[in-house]
Amino acid sequence: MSNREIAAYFKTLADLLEIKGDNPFRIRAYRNAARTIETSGYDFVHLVQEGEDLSKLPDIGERIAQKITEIVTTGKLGKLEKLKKEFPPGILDLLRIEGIGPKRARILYEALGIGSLEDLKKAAEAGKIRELPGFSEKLEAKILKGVSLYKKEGIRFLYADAEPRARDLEAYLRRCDAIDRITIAGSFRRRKETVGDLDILITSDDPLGAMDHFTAYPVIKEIVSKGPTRSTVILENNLQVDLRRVDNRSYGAALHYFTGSKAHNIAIRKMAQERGWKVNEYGVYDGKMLPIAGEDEAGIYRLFGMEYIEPELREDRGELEAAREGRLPTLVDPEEIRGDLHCYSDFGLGRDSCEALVKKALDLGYAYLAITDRLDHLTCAHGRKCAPLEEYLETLDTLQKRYSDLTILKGAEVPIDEEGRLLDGGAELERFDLVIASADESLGLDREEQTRRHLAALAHPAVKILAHPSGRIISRRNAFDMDLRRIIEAAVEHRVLLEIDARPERLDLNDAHILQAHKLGARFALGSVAAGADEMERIHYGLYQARRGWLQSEDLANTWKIEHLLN
DNA sequence: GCCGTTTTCGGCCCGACTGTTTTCAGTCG
Repeated sequence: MSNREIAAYFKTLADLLEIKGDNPFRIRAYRNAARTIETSGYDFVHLVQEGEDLSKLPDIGERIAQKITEIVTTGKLGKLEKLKKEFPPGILDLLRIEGIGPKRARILYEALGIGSLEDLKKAAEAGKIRELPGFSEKLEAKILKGVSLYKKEGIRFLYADAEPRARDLEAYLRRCDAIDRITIAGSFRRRKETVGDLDILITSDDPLGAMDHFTAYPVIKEIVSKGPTRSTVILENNLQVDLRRVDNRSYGAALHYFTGSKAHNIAIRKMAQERGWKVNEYGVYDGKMLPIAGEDEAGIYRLFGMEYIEPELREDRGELEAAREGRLPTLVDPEEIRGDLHCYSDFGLGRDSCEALVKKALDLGYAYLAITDRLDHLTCAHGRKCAPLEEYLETLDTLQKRYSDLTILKGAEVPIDEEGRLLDGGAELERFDLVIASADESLGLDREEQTRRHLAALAHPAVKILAHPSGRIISRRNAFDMDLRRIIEAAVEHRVLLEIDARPERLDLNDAHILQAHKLGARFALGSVAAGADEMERIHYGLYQARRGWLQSEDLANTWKIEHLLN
């Protein structure tokens, strides 16, 4: 069971209790706990099995700790089962409709017995909804529209997919005379692996002109709301964009506020509260509501006696304490990358020749490059007719002689079988400078088998990197069901680097796992896993996640000098 | 239901937009 699945119990519990009209603070407590479970990076199944005291974690107390244990050991939560019986199962879908929150969902259910989107559509079409208290003809029409636009759960965009849209819109806004400063804030600025919407901050002396320009952006599908301070639109690809306008004197506060994360902001506001101050998007105010900070972001942190916190760290995962104590990491910088440690040539899955990859590496200013075609593609494994292994190694040797400015590491990615053996196809692994073990198949193994398989592979003396360790593909495939903590510990013991696979749909390990693995003493290796020279540049997506995982250059093998790396 | 550098009780982040119940609740971020 994944952390996300455990967290879902608490989210559902919170939603249902909210419809029921339960104590809002208890509801918030469940949501806070869900966030901790999802973002802390601890493996909660592992914690429960080891009998760890969960209530030490933030926002998890005695009662929620018990509930987590119940979920992990029985797969059920009694309180939730009971609550579910009080409502039709489809009622939670109503909350996903724009304009319907818990209060209106409850009214719809109690007055008209509406318990699904189907019911909702029929009632709206029959004109029954406009009669209800708190509803109107206009809202009824909005709801009907909302049903047809029903968004499936949690549509989020891969960072890499949102990036070009964001840059295009930013360029469009820059062409407007009424707009002065522009920053794309939100999870985009924090470089989160997926972004739910874009939050764009501007300054302007002509707010209406600025908003008019914004809502005239050609690829807008719908204008959700429009005001002098905030406007919201939906683009044709369903990406939501919020534009916020503030005065220059509030820019820092607004930037901080709209960069988030929500949890980070709440933590800051609580700190303000303790001092009798108040924080909002316009500034920090003292007890007399006089502004004491807000023009620039760093000034806000300074006011609280903290170092500046990089956006990637703002998740309330300990960064505020670290900033107060002056022990924030110096995050690894793109300039520090000296090489790529995972890519494919046309000997295997790649499109480009080894030489094309070498030239690209030189273009990128690298000192080394590991070309790591899959060994089963280089040998006769899987009934392939050719065995280009010798040619592969010779090619790399020849290239090395021709390009002396770049150290070429002769690499191989070797699949792990169900028992944890390396499928080396009979090749001698000593002939390679770098062996990457990867578990791509056998997703169906149970937790113990999957864990054992990985532990066996990590114990193999030739293995230096464990590829995409969790195995997840964002919004397509869950992580392996395995005890990741034990695997991390084994990697530390055997001095195996944990990969950060930079493919935008992988980003594996993810930020939370990186953070936890780092605490356990792990070291990491970035790989673009490029199948062509053009894809080598995407290594920066992996670097962003490394930064979100608090990594410094010493933690990331790609920043090491070649002598250190080889050692 | 969580939490505590006064507190084990009594708090719990803050504001914009919408629609209209013409003074604010509901929703949303």
